[in-house]
Amino acid sequence: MSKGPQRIRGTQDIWGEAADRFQAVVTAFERVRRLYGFRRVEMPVFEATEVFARSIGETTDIVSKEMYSFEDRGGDRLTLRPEFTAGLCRAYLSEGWQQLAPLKVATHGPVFRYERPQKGRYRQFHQLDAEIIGSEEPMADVELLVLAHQLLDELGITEGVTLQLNTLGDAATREAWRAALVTHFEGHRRELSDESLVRLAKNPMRILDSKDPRDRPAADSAPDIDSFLTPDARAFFDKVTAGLDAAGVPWQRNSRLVRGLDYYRHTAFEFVTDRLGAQGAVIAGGRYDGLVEALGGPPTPAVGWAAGIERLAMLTDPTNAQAPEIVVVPDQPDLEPDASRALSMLRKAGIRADMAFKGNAKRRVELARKADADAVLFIRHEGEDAYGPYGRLHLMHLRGSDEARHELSTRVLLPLHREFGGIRGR
RNA sequence: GCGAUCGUAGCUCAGCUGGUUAGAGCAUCGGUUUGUGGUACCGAGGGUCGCGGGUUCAAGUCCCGUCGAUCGCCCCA
Repeated sequence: MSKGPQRIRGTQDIWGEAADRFQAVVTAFERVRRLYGFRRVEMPVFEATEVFARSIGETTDIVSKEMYSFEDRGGDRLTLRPEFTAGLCRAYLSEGWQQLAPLKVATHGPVFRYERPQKGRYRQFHQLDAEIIGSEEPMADVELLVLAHQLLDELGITEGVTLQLNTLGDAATREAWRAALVTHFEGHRRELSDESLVRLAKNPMRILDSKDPRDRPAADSAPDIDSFLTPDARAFFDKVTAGLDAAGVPWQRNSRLVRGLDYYRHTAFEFVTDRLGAQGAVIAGGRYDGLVEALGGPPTPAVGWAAGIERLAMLTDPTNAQAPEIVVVPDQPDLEPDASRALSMLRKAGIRADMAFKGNAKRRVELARKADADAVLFIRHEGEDAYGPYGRLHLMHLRGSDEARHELSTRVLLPLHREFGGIRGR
């Protein structure tokens, strides 16, 4: 073990292929959000603690234990963003974005949560985020879900990922359902786990998605929200599902899918996989009509989702590493400047080319093979051998079909032949 | 906050029931050999066996603590 500074718990140094996958996720997201007309926004990494505390609820464990909060030199209480939504709502209010409603925005970047790391869960991780603020229409929910589905499709990971959908109803629905759940679980007190007894007092809906097998009978027999839905809430959910069907997005009703916080209304959804250990959700979101109000703004309907970039990246196939097409090797040390010149010309011509910083020709060829290059371009002095005189370039192909080799030779020769003459390869 | 498992060279790991100077592969560096050339050969550097106690004639190996990692629980914005 080397001493010296170590990586902070829950942070990651993303490198090489994993970094390529990460970037592929971001690139796909940027492409798709443009297709759907979501404006790009860049948000601060920290906000006044109040922004998150008020939106999430002052008393919850989240605020008291799971945020990176600190006091700056001026004595202000600040918090590293644990999500994008609250900050976006703050900007919606403080920057006059209300005039832009309905506002479709997308962003991505690091977020911070002070939690125990486990598979697919870090203290600094990265999210994609898409929100529609200021629309109460179910079509807004549909648009976000279709966007999410197209993103997964473009990443090639719709296989094994299912959209689970539920409704939490409007305020009246939610109230009635919650009361019915409390009554139900009170009647099954002695079957519940200790943890669920705590949930019963603090957050009874959470018993529904408990993983503890002891809770399942009571949770599975609990009343569904459906019989409590007001006509409006029912109509809203029907429009969402009809919109998904029309767009060809497959979904599954999960009547046990709930949200921890009170500001959620109507639509709740998660795109879920079983390939990421205990952390199954890759995209999660819903309608949060109560949030802007909690921040002190006017009642404002809004819906959105966030996705973990690392988790999505873990599901994608390895991207082909961009191995160099050409590795340039000077045959003799005095040819180094010529090799540098050729290298630069190849790169300007758009060819992925590389060259070792040092080493003899043999060593460099070994490195070229390890780098999985398509071909090695030797730079040498003019000379003559048993086959006759030869020029300054020699291209040695390491892979590829005859056609591919020929095509590469042509592309390499084009930018070089004026200065270096022709290629004689074998 | 809780639990399980793990912690030996830069990386991946061997080290049997505790027994002499702690090993391999890869990587790094040096050299040999070879026809413009792949995986060949020789050699070198690099480890207070996470850290701290304890048991023992003797601990990488057993016990306790501590720190860290992984996975899970809680929580999940």
